[in-house]
Amino acid sequence: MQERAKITKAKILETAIKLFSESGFHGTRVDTVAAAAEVNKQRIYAYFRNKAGLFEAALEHVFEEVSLFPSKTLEKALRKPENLTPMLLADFMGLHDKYPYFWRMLAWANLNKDVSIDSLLDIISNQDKVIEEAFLSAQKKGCVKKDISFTAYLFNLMAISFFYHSNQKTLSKTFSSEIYTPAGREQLMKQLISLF
Amino acid sequence: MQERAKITKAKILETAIKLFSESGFHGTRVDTVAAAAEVNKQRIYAYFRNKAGLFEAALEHVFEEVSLFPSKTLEKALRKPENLTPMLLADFMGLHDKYPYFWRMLAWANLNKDVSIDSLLDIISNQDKVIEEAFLSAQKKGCVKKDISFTAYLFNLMAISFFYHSNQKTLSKTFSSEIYTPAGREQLMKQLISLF
Amino acid sequence: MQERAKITKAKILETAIKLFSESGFHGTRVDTVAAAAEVNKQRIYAYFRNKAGLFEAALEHVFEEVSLFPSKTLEKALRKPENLTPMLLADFMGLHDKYPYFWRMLAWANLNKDVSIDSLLDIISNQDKVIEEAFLSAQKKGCVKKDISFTAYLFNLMAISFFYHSNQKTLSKTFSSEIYTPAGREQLMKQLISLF
Amino acid sequence: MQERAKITKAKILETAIKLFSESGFHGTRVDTVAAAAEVNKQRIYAYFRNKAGLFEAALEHVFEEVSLFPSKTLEKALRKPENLTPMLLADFMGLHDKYPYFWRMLAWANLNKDVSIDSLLDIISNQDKVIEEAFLSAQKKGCVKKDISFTAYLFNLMAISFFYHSNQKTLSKTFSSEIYTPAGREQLMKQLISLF
DNA sequence: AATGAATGAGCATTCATTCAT
DNA sequence: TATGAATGAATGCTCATTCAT
Repeated sequence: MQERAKITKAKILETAIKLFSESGFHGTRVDTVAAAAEVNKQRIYAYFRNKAGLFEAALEHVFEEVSLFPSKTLEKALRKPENLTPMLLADFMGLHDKYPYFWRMLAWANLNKDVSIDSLLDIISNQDKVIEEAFLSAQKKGCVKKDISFTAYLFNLMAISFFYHSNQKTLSKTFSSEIYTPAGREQLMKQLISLF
Repeated sequence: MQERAKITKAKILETAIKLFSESGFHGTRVDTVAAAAEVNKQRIYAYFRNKAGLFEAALEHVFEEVSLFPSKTLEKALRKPENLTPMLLADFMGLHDKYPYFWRMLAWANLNKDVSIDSLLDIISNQDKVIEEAFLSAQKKGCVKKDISFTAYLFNLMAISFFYHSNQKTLSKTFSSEIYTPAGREQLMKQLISLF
Repeated sequence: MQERAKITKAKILETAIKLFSESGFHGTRVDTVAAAAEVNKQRIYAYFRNKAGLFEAALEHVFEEVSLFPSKTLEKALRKPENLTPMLLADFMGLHDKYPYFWRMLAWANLNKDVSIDSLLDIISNQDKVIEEAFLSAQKKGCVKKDISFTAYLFNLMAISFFYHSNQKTLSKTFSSEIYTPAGREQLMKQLISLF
Repeated sequence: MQERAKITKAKILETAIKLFSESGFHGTRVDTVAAAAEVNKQRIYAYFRNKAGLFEAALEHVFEEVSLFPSKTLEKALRKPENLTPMLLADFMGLHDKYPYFWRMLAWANLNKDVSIDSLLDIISNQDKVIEEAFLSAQKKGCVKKDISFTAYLFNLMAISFFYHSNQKTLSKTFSSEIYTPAGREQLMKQLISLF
């Protein structure tokens, strides 16, 4: 593939991620992607076969980017194990703050029955092992409750950050709008951290 | 409104909930709803104004039904406060099990920027007060950690059950498929309950 | 037909004339007529058979009303024959001013190939004879040019008033907007009258 | 725009003029235009945005064509000023005979409140100045009545030819069918010419 | 006589995708 | 590689008309 083609492809992908994450598969038009990427529509079909292919590529790309999310957190946590939970939670929350494409694409993918996620299999799992080590070390040192497994631990942290972001619209109206103020959010997090 | 009309409207609404929750707003066709409900398409527009109106009505209906979700849990919890957390979590999890329309509609509504949720404002909030009483009582009796607020408590329980269900597709592949076996699920819940 | 029915029918007809003259046959909806007349749609079909029947009835009614347009003009003209032309032209212009339904329905009917106007045959023609008498009398007295027939005379007066009203939108933009000011209009009419 | 596209666009426009002038805006279907032009429906939207845009383009095109209507009349009239009126009237009448789209589109545009005619502003007006010169010259030479302005003069000629054509359907039935025979028409015109 | 409910064909418009250059 | 032109199957929505009470 030529250099020019790579640039075109990258532009398409970037735009697709933005638009798909905003409006989902059915809410996004191929024409819109082409126009927003300032690319001829036909290029999309040349590089990604069809709309579904483009979505899949966008999904994969987002997962890959998240995998690379720099968690220096862990290094620090190994030195200060008592800070593992707050650091990890802050990390997850921050990921969703800075990279909202992720949870949105995740949510769309989970909802859409036509979307296959087979290609995502290996992307995430690797990273978890590093976190697990840190967790076990911290637990051994008494910085995390003893009777909880790593799975449950991570599950809850992920649940908190995902739920917080993905349900903002309804939660802020039906549950409590306070938790979406900076102060309210901090307090909520503190209390949740104290559980572990 | 005549009896016949009521039946027609109800048929439409029921079908709309099913289809919208499955495929979302943009993934669902008005024709499909009409056909599945065995109703003339025009009736949808007569009763719900347009597709958006139908979606909103479906969303509202789902929220109302969930509001009515029978939680005898609470009565029992008042007598056995040490069981509040497991009972409540089981309740939430069970709600999502039995009534998957709810979290799906919730998720679609949160993702779709065009969907207005103003009509949901009052529906949910009432019920929370009853739960709060039970929570405070249990906390006083030492059955729940002291340094956690009701908001954080409820938030976490809701996050757990929502995340568990809404991310099944991706979680089971990238995280841990065990937690979706009956045994794995029970163990996960036990450990999470132990946090509070 | 009962009294109530007559009222209903009259309400429908009145509304139909208003709406058809505004928007034409294809631009007017049966539902709109029913709603504006505050009448059940089915009544329209009961009294006028269908949309085409309603239009025809509206057309006829308008023609009948115009036929009845009070032209005391003529009586006066018989006494002051030198005023026949200004009076007649003022009459025609005034008719269109006060009763715009007429020229609009006339225009729609002329444009629409589906509209039959057979029923209008006898409505208008009678009145012309009275005017003709006045014309001949005035011509004999030298108040109107000798070398013009009644047909041409009347044709021109009708053409002037119809064209003035029916092409206001385009004329005022492409030809001269002055002629639609009160002063401009008066001057135009004076000059045209002087032709005869 | 490619050659192919130009042809397609021209085919659409031509067909649109024919159909819109026949049946008006609301009486013409986009599908019908596409079918009659033997063109894919989508092309209409690609080139004219929507139905209203197509109508506007058709209107504009008709006005432009009429603007170009060859009036060698004027050259002749400058040499034989006594013939200005008959030549001009014959010109106008002939225009409507040969190009009936014009008065029909004009009539539809005037009736339909939704149709914008802003784009017509400059098209027509230029030509009038040439006619005005000829008129003034003829008037100076005593070939046209002295006490009539150019505006009134032109207005009346236009009114005659427009009214004659646009109300044929009703006039021939309610007024006088004779004037639509060749002989009757000629006589009518002669008499009207004699007015000026 | 009057009305709310229902219908099916139709309507303007858009979509994902392919063709031709 | 890149692009404008073209397509046919939808897609949300409306219409004139009829049914049932």
